[in-house]
Amino acid sequence: MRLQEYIQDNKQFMNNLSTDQIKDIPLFQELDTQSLGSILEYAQQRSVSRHAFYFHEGEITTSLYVLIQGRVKLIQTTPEGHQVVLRIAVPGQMFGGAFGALTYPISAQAISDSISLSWDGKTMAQLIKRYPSVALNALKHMAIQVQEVQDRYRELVTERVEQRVARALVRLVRQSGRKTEAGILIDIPLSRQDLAEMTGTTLFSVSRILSAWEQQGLVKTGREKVIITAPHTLVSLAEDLPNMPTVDPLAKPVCQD
Amino acid sequence: MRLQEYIQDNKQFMNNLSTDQIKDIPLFQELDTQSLGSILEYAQQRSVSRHAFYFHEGEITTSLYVLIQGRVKLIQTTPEGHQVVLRIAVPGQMFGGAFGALTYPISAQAISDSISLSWDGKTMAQLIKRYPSVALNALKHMAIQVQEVQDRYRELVTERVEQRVARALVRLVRQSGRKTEAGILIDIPLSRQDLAEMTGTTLFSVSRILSAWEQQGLVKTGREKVIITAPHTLVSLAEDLPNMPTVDPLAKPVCQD
DNA sequence: ACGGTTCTTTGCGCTGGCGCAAAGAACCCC
DNA sequence: GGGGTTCTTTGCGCCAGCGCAAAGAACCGT
Repeated sequence: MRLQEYIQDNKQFMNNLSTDQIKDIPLFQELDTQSLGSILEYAQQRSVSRHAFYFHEGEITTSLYVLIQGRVKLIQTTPEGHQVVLRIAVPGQMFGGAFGALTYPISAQAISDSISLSWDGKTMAQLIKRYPSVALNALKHMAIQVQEVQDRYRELVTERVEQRVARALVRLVRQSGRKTEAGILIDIPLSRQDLAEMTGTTLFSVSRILSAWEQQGLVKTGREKVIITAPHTLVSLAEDLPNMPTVDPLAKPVCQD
Repeated sequence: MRLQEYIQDNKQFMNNLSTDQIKDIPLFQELDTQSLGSILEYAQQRSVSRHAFYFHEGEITTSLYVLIQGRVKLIQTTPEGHQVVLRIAVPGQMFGGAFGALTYPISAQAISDSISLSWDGKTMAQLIKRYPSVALNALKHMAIQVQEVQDRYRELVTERVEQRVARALVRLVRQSGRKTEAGILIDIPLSRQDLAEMTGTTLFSVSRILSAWEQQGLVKTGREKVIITAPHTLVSLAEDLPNMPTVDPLAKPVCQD
């Protein structure tokens, strides 16, 4: 199979990449193996280790990245130093080079040691012209991005802090959850501060909420670690469902906590 | 000129459209007149009058729209009925048919009588394949969308209500401001409720803030009407500058259409 | 083991802005 | 012009969540 050959032929370059990792990238769906191989020839590989940055907000845009391994935190920082986490990219997702933007509107920081492929803007524009599927895939990705940010915007306006933290945890479980005997572990280093920046609140509020949940037996927490022991209940907190599904749903006052 | 001919030939169909309106649409930049004409042949025209909807959140996605005339409010509604305004589209912008999404993630309501062109998803996908410039333009547009909603997300987290209202007004001035002798009028019907939904607060808070500003002589307000009399000061409120600078660095384009 | 660093918890005080109610003002349509 | 509707203002009470401080806990390098 040609793709595999390509990757093997470029071992010194694509050393950590597997065929499957490449083939499953959403941006490259609907492409035949040959086209994919051709696109990969233009790719640069870049490894960024934990805490280091791919780029900073305001720097001149150079590249579009596709994350292959690890986790990358996409953040904005206010002049006063307040940080806001916009999303956490997982393997397969693209980030960076917002098409046409002169400077990066956000910063990208590796949460864990990471590997990405990248293409500079000009190259990517040509690839898009040559392979229209790439354009459609990119558009689909962007549409999902817009929708997700919009959803989080709405949550910020309409939901309480506790609910937003629950939602953030549920998302993280879906993205980076790993089953352990103690419960579902969120498999990235995750401080209270991080959770606060993801939910638009403060470290203190998150700490209080997690403490309360721990007392209720919903989670087990540690330093930069969260294990969800009652995912079901957490989801109903996130969705603001009537708390206990065991009792009769009759005459249940909605807003009470 | 061919485009003009086309529009004239299709008068019954493109009755309200001028050549310039079409040529300036960002989605169709970099296209030669012939291609543009060809794309327009596939377009449907749709008029939606004030308060009516193009589509509702959750409906099956059918079309991608490009607004030609009027203003369209893009909103989300929570199960409890709380509304959130995500953005207000102005002529030239696209909305709707998020590429690949099965259902509309938002609702689109005309603020004033409006006209749009539309293409169904399949047609648009084909056009994108045939005219790669369209893909790049669409990507650029989506990138801007992501960035703008991210910015507003950050504002929501880091800024006070007053500052956010100031920002919203500044944006509206840029988008829909019209010079009058009383000051810069925001040329769309704009209730306190609308402003609240645009800034993630309540009608009451907006009312109080506008009242205070009116006393300070920054604005003049009326029923669903805001006139900015001291744009300079409003900008410094929006940017949270210590005090109003003495120079006039604004010089922002006040568009009228 | 030790000292320093980073992360977390918890108590306490406080306030920005929400929620509601009720009245007032502008508008619309018979 | 009158009656209804919609939009706006304003007073008052109140509390979710912030801010800070200070102490505790986990981790790290040497």
